[in-house]
Amino acid sequence: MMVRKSKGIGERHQKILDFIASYQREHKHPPSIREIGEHCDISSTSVVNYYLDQLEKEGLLERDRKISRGMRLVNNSPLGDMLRVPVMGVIQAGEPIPIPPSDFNPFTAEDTVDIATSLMPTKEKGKDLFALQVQGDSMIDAMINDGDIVILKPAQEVRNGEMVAVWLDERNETTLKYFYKEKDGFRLQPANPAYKPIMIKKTEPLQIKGKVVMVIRKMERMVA
Amino acid sequence: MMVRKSKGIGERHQKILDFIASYQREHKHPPSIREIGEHCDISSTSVVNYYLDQLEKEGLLERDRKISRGMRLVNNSPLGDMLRVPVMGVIQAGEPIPIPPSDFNPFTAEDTVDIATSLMPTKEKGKDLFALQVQGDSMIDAMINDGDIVILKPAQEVRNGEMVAVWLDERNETTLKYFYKEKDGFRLQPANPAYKPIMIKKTEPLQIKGKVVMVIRKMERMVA
DNA sequence: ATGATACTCGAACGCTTGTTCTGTGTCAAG
DNA sequence: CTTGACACAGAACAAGCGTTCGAGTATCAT
Repeated sequence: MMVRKSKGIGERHQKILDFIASYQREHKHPPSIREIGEHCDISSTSVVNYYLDQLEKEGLLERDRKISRGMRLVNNSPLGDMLRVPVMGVIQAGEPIPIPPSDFNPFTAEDTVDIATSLMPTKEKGKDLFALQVQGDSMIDAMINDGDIVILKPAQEVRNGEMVAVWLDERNETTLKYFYKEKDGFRLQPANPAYKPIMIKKTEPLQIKGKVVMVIRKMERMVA
Repeated sequence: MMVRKSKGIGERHQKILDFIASYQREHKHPPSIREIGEHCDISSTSVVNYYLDQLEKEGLLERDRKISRGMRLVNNSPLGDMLRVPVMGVIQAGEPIPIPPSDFNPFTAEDTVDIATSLMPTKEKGKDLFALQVQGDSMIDAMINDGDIVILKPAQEVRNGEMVAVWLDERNETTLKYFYKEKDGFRLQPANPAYKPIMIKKTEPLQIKGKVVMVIRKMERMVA
């Protein structure tokens, strides 16, 4: 007989994990203990429970005891753990950024992007995130291309070095720049060193619309 | 009493849909009929079942009868429809690209990224996608920064204008360039017009490792 | 040999949960 | 007013499902 002697994960553990993932993907809900047993050639529910307990101790699984099908994979992100971020519109030099209404429901929005929470940087899992599609090449000095999707977080506090979407009154446009606080105001630094920074005096109004937490670029289209 | 007279979706239907989505996001499994009733102020399980039936007829919900918590939203993409792409390593000038072994299991990989299928460009839903983390600034002329994650598709055929990962024998390095077929060979065009293209003669060997279908940049880190 | 450990089975128990049936009040059409 | 569709409530039933317990087998160290 095959023996494991409690050293880590065995073949049967893996088979169960794979089945749970597969079942969850197909049915959108976890399997029952008995279903796991059937598909993994385990005749007794207690044995499945036995393995499930071990997987839970290994930290690979979470269980809601007493709840039917109350299990979930916790490995990395068990599929299904993603944020629906509304695409509020386009960001373009000379145009203001549209602001999401308070009653906005991302689930009924026509334009949304789904972002896996595992990809979100510093646990920006707040629901107030929003996305903008970049239009034009005006942000090319910030390594952001035409058509890119930027995920933004409404700015409450901005730290030095973060990329922010700002409304520049003097230029009458919205752009993405790196933000730095200086002694006599603020410095908005393009990512490309070849471009000069924009200095904002303390007296001038500075509207920070949000800070960029992620950039997504799809490469399907042609390039001239 | 509030009456609806069977015209589409009512307030209570919406409340139930929202609760299911919310519950699913939090618990990773659907709620029970009784749980729906409690959180939607419905005292009878039969009434919940009554609404669930209607939602199913509207095509907004699917149900596995007789199965506990056997329901799923079918709206757009009810959370959970994403691809797990293995991160094979880093791409770096002077280093070869690691190739995924055939028995590679993305579910047990230590390093993966989850991409919503709704974000994938031209239905590149093949499971042979892989990801690389860019190291260094060598690809900065392709608008790809240090730390970016590029999603690649193994190249079988490459069309003009697509960005590909190529191994340059003469330079002994791997880079990302736009690909063009010319009369006497191939032209590898940097995204930045300030840089000159690299011409490859037909006689020279050209190893295309894959073409880029997506770029993801997290913005958590500081910038000098 | 002997005990400990790992693993497996089967069955019974009891809570969870979906289903169904009866009944009530409202409202519009006939 | 009667009728019927509609929106509910409550209770009871049956199946689904997690849990627990007793017992059996194989491997290994002592």
